Amino acid sequence: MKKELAKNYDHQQVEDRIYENWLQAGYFRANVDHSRRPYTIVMPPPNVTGELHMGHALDATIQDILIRFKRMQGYNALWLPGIDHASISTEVKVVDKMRAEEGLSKADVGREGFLRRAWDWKSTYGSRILLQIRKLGSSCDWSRERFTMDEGLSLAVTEVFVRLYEKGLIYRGERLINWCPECNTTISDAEVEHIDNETFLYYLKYPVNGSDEHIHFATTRPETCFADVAVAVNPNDARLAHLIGKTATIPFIDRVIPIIADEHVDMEFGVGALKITPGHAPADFEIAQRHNLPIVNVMNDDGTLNENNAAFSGLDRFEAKERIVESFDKLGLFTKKERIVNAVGTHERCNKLIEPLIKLQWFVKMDEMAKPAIDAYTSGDLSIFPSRFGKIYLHWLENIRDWCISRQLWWGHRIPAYTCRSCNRLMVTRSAPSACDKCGHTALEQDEDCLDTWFSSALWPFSTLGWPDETDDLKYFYPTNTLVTSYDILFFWVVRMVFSGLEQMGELPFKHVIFHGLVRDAQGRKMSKSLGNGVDPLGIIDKYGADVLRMSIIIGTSLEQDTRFDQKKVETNRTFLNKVWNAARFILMNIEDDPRAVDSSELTAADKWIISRINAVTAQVTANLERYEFGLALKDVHDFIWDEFCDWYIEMVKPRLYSENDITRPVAVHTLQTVMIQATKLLHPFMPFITEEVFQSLKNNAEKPGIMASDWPVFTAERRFEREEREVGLIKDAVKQVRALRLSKDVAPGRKVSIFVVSGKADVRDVFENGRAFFSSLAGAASVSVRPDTDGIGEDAVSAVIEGAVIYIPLDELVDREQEIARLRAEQSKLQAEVTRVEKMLANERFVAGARPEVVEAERAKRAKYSEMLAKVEQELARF
RNA sequence: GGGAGCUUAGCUCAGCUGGGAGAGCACCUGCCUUACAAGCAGGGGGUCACAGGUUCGAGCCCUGUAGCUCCCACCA
Repeated sequence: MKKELAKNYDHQQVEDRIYENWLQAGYFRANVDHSRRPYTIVMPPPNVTGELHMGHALDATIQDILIRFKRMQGYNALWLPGIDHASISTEVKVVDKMRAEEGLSKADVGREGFLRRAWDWKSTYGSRILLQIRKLGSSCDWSRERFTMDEGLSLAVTEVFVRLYEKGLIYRGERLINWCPECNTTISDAEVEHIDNETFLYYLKYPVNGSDEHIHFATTRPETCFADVAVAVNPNDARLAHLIGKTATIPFIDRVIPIIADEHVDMEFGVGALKITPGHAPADFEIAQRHNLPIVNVMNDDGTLNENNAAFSGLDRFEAKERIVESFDKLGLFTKKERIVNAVGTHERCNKLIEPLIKLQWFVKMDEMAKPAIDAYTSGDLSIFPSRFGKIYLHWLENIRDWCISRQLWWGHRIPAYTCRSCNRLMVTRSAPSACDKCGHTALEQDEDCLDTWFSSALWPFSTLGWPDETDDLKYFYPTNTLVTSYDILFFWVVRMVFSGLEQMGELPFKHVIFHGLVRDAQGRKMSKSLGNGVDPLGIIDKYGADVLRMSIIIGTSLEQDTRFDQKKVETNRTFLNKVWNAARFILMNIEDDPRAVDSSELTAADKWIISRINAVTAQVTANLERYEFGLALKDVHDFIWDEFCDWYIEMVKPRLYSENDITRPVAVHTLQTVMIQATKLLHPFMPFITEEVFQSLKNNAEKPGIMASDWPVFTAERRFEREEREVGLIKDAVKQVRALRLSKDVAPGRKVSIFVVSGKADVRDVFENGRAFFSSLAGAASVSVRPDTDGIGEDAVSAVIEGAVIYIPLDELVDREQEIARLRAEQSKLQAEVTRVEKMLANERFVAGARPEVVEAERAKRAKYSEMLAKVEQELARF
């Protein structure tokens, strides 16, 4: 029974069915098997609150390409999926929902009530995005799905916290932290986004004690004046040197503060004096430490001024700014204000201004842990693609500061620290202690705070494999091979996984890091909710299929650049699916019910040519995948299938297929089938669904039951046929020349012409004799005469020169002498230019001596070829 | 303030270790040729941002300039 395919490929009735089959067959599962080498990728866990967007689609597609490629190469490939609890994002969403639906706040429901609602949220939305990722065709091992707040992973978090605390790498201390008054929590430096802010620079002054003078200074933050503990000037500043050592008084609160000297002060800026506000500015904090100055806090957590602000207490920070300046002005202590643009810190999540505040928080000490992470990269153990991100990685680590990990949130891993109510002893333990280990008191209080989400994500490559238990999975699959992610979480995640893996496992979490760019809209803008320019991957999948989506974000792109996503590209790319589909359909139509066995000795030149080509393309695709050049690899397969296989090979074999008696028909069908299957395998990592469907219809019994179980094709020297590549290349040249001639002469496409191939070379004549059938068909010839001379070819023939031969087409009335001469002249000058160029190069001794031998040889071959062709063209010219 | 990337056809972008400028889209011409009109055949179109340099030879390497984009940053 002959199989048949529908005329058009319909992804709708293919993709879900195939995915289900794969799941059933267990192709995605990876289990410890010491007879095979593992290849592991852990999926960057999407947020539990997330919806699939183009960034995820690109991320997952690249990972799936790698996993499928490696799986076919015989690796025991594990792609481990999971979800991140996304502490702050989720908490905010749950809070919003609670307020909207129940009219309740966190305070109303309390910690437990809140967490119950958050877990409900998680169970509702938790796996939604992973279900969406399945629609892409992602071949993850779903039996291993993990969540960062799973019991096991939480255990890992506590274990790491305790270990680091015991080693002194986690500490609690009062430091200046970034406070988000909007989200009511501290955030890490990495979460602060600096943006340019247009504001005013205010010129204020404090009276200097024991003199009539004032000390002027410029500030953008008058609202923190009552937190000032000094005014600093540059020690080299002659204008102000006489004030150093004196004191000034802050009005309204009458605090006496010293005027100090510090190199940090920029003499050029403002009036060359800087108010020192260690409680509210990082730079000032450091200066204050250098000079042993006290710290004053004037702000509440909600951004209002606290009781240290005399009459201004209780005002919001923005209102206070204006009011304080007005009051200074009334005292004659305000001179002017001018417009200025300066960088301010905002919270990257809510975009609100962050407030530097002094708070008692938990920190990870970074200097010691950064070193091994730096070494891992500089020693070459860790490779980063594209390489320029390596420099960014290094720079960040070399300038890293301690990581503030405590958050004033409830959704997350609670800090395993307990304080004795009686003696205030602080204990950090794996499980809640029943009594104080110092005074024995049993009234203990656990720290209220949660850990930064990234603290648990940092452990992802090993916590998901069972750590802290020494599981077989962990021993076998760790370290993972490749991490694929977007460059915008280099600092948040990648760096932290590296130092965490090195610290806890003593081994890098992965060997290669691949950063891909952002997916932008057709105009190159970042896709964002506020712009409303996001493209929904699910919509694209629904309309065009996952294969087309995958293709559209991979082809013609490289890791180096952000990529633009244009719907028009999708429309174009779907035609490729149709091409693949129809090629398969064509082959199926020609497969005999009961084909006879064919022998490789039956292969014609055309067959050997296409076999040689797929062989070469196999090597190319493999090499490009291995260097993470996904766009090039896909282009390789795409071009092979469309240009070489469909446009040339299929057309070449048609005469053999259509003639029942052609003894080379079976070998043509066999070649069509095997080459197409091989191309399908090469295409599979990129476009898994259609390739499986095509494979299923084309495969014979020698093939594995599914393409996913198939072996990745390999290049072999035996299937390289250089001579046939040359020969078929020659015929292709002739065909192109004839087609161009026909069109330029307005020969009706249906009209068959007589073609003469004239060559004095017996081997060239042999090539055309052997390829006569397909040459004739491709060129639209009524007859092809291959001969050593021009005898019998009339004056009325147009001609074209190819390497080693001249093609003549007698066209009677269509031949225009003038036109022919013009055409040949153009050809002549083109060839002449080439010959001149090559001869000049070869005449240059330094080129012949200096260039690589194969390059020189290639130029010599060109000289011979073009000279010969030039002579022929001139000979043709002489005819007219 | 420091650093990175980009600038190639009208548009979007490839171009591997330096060796005769490419693709897709768009445009023009001709074709409903029995796998595919979501197709086939043919064609036009580029001082590879600019200026120097290295080299027998530069889109590719070096230096500088300009424009655009991004990252980092304790300029108050």
